[in-house]
Amino acid sequence: MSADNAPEIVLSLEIDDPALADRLAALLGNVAGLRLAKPGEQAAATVVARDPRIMPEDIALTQRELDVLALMAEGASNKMIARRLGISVHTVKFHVGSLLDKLDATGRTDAVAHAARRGVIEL
Amino acid sequence: MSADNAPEIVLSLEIDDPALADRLAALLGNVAGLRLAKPGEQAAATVVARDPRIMPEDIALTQRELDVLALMAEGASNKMIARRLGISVHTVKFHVGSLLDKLDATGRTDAVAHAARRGVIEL
DNA sequence: TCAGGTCCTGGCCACCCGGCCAGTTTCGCA
DNA sequence: TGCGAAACTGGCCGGGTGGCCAGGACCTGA
Repeated sequence: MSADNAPEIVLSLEIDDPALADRLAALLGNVAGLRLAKPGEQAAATVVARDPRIMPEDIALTQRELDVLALMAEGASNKMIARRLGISVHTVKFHVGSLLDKLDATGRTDAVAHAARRGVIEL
Repeated sequence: MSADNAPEIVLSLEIDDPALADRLAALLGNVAGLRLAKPGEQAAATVVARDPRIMPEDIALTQRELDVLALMAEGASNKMIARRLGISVHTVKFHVGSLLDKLDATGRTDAVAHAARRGVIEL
């Protein structure tokens, strides 16, 4: 432990782009109070690449579709979603259908995976 | 843009812990060649918290279960999984059942979400 | 040798899912 | 004053899903 009350923050890097990784490592390596993690070491935080191509533009989902999507991601069935949102199963299926369409998915599992991939929802 | 040939790297922070976020922001804000993203701004990389509680110990999944899980995450139906793995639909359902059990999930969508959450699979 | 785990397969069945058709209301925008 | 988008509801139906039963083959370690 260091003498002062602020211990080092350990940062790990997860950057695919070698050039960016090098520059970040060089910059961050010289910051006092901050240290880059050794391989395998547990880090307090991680720097990950923000890949711009993931979100060309966010998919236009309505509020209701987002509600349904969130519950789908929790494994809720159409019936459970209907109960929670206070709407009929038919309406849920309507929204699910729109989601499958907009997310280009073949089923609800695929829809949740796609949405998570492009950051529409957080797992 | 700056005079030299190395443009600033824009970093965004996604840290729940306010103390850690503050310290990181203070440290990173003073690094030459690096800048923190303004709200809504597109960043080249993101600093995220490394949450240790995510993997207490990995769930013991057999190789076959991992095969099935990976295909499930792609939205494949039992029939498609069966064709791809060269086994019967019954066997797929058997493995899916084991996965639901081990992952404590109520359905295949929930199973994929759980698996992704604890890092068993990558979306 | 024998128990236990993994992997595989089959049948049966209630239920769920997704796609199709149809319709209504409400709201904001042109 | 339309007109479209969003939200909501209904019926119908083929196919998918998950839970239950049963069995056999293979390998490993006790």
